[in-house]
Amino acid sequence: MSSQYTFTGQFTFSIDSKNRINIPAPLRKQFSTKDKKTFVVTRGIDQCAWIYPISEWNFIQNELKQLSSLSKTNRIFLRNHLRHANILNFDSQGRFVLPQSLIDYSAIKKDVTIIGVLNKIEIWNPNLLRKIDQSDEIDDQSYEELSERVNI
Amino acid sequence: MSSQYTFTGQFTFSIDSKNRINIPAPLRKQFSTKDKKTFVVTRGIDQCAWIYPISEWNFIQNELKQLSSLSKTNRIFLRNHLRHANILNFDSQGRFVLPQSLIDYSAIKKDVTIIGVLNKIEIWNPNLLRKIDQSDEIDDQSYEELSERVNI
DNA sequence: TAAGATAAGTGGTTAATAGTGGGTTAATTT
DNA sequence: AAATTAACCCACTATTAACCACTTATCTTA
Repeated sequence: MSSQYTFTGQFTFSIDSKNRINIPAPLRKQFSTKDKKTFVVTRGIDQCAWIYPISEWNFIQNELKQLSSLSKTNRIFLRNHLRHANILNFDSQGRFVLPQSLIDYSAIKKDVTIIGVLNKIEIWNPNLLRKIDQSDEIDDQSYEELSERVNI
Repeated sequence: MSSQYTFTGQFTFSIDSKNRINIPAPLRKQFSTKDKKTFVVTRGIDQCAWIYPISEWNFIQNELKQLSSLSKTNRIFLRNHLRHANILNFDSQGRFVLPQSLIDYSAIKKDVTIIGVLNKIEIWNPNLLRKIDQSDEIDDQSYEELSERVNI
């Protein structure tokens, strides 16, 4: 079953002295009544933070629950993906405080770029995103492979 | 049936002169009314201590009962996993005393890192966890295998 | 198009909670 | 009975989360 969320767009906001970040209204409005104000922030695979609405996260979690901790690979994988996951709520203004560990990981200073990527939201240091933008080209071969799976 | 528990996140606390450790509030809040304040601490497979809410532990115990003691592997496995299991309660402040044998096994000194891993909580010596973090890389082959089972 | 109204983004203050330390009594153990 | 351990209580401090307030932007409607 695919996600109900379709986050898109890019926004540049600032993080305040109390490490609070505002979720852009167009993204915030998508949060379903079920998910209300609850979501999970965690490490992205790239150098950014990922935000999943709680129902999206629960879906991922159910898959992780199938993995037995008797396997070493599973243990490492589970540990490293779960320990950076923080369950949070945003306040009455629509903000949340980004945990210090994720600020460090994402090298966030004063400004943040917030982008919607379908079922998740990414929080970036604007400079890092710009750098990635230039270096992370997709080669022709990879585009060919993608073309067999996605029709746009 | 899968677990009701979804422990996540990482916290750094200290162990006091009476060997008491505080369970972080976000994790403690998840304990169901059924489990109240009762849980099991035991040896982790890695060099840490594992905490299971009592209902989780009972579930695991039922699985262990399926293993025949005619198999040598089973005998060793059962013995090592059961003899270090302590049934404990946390006090009115939400703390518990970590048994000396587990302090030794986990090489815990002053500080502890507590992490949520779905149905269990892990207690680590912060330095050991950091070391594991760097050395326990998951190789590409294992990632490929995981990707067929988990979609994140 | 101008003015009012509504919503969005930002900043700070206060009140509640969480983490830590220690002491006292009750329960076990030897 | 003494000693050790476990449960309970009280207290201090720092952090966090809830609350209030202001400014800027966007939308609506005359």
